[in-house]
Amino acid sequence: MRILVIEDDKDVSDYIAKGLTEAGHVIDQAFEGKEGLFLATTEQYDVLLVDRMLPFIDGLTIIKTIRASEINTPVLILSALGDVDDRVLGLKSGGDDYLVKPFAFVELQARIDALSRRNEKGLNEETHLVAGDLKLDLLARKVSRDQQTITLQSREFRLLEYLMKHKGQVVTRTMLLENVWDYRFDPQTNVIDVHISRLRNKIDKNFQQQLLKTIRGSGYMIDDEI
Amino acid sequence: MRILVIEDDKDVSDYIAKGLTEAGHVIDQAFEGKEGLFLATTEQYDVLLVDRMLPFIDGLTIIKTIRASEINTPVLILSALGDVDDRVLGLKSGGDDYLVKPFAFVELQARIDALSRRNEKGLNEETHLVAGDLKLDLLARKVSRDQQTITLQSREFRLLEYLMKHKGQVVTRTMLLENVWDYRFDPQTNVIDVHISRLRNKIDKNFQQQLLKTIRGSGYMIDDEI
DNA sequence: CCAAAACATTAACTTTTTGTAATGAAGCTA
DNA sequence: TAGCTTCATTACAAAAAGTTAATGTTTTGG
Repeated sequence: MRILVIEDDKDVSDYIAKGLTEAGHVIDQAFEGKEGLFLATTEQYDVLLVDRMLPFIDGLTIIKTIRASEINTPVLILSALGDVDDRVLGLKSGGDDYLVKPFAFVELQARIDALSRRNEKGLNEETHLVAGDLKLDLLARKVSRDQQTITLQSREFRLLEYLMKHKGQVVTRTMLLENVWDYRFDPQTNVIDVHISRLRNKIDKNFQQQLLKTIRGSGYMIDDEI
Repeated sequence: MRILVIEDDKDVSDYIAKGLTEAGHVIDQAFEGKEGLFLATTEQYDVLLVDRMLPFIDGLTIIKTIRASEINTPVLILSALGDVDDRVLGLKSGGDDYLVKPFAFVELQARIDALSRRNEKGLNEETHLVAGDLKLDLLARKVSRDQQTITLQSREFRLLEYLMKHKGQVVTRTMLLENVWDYRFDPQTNVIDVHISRLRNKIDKNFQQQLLKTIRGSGYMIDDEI
């Protein structure tokens, strides 16, 4: 994880940097506000640790500024000012958490983990579906398997999306008719069979592992377990 | 904002509920673990407030359980146990923040805001585009204006998506040809004009404010500023 | 105020996508 | 293993979407 520490007290900063580096993170240090703001806006970090009182630009101003530039990296404020009002002000300025100095290193680490945990989820989980080496990007509407791009028609995409969202579960024909075709009745045709066949041609043909399985008598299933 | 308070001390719970209701939130209360877990998993909340010590199921177990069911609602732990180790344990169990009782109400409110702020971004920002009352859901591929659903063809959708991503900026014909049509040359036709026309019919006709503007001599622009 | 340029609209045409139906293969059961 | 059922594939037809071209409208500068 990439972390930026903006803290003017070199001892404190080094202490934090040392501990976090040992925990496997990559640390950048800024010892005054201007440099911190520059790094925060030009580089890409997973978490920012910001001291409140800094030379030139103070911590809260940095936070407000980066938030105004639509950078939503989680910020953990470090401060000797531990009053309720100070904490509230810090959070209101756009900070995500507030830790009062002196602090225990384990708590710092736990809070960093909590912040980054939150950030990582959300994004990928919502927009990407994966089964084996088959990947589906819901935002870009792109499908790939083992690096290769696959182009699907929109109905094929919806079909695969539904199957992937129910990975490991049997999906019945009725479920497909309702959710992919918006039919509330049985059209008495083999639309599904045809589209499954076309989908197989695109995603499973030419590959070792067959991800789209037929569950005879029930329906179909996307399954990446063996 | 919908908030669930899981807290066995009725006085504390009511105090929180009262304050948050006054702040404009909708509050559900659970006075013991089982009920809390049930509500947290069956209902949809923006933030969960969880007391650590609860009858039947303790707070940390609730958090672990809902996290295991892939519910990523931010959790703020409330607890009388304020040691570093307690706080670290709370955060490691899947909590997002930890507030020690007794606390100041303003701080509770600030922390709730910080948590929900984080959650709303990330998700919405990536998947929703908005201009005035026109909304575009990139994940569901749905468009609506002023409650009404609008159905767009895929090229129309891509066109609008591109325009919305550049809201407030002029988008030239060349940009559109490159990014919506994947043409690297000028097709010498009026494809764009035709699609702009169709798009206007769907998103601007029947509405007061015209969002899709012509910038004569340059291109087009989606703009919601008057 | 007229004409040229830029943009808008409409209708016909082409291509792509989706759905149907017929036929063939594979499982299951008696 | 015969016969039934379920699923797979193919070729074709229908529908939808996208594109072109022709015509109409607005804007702007002389």
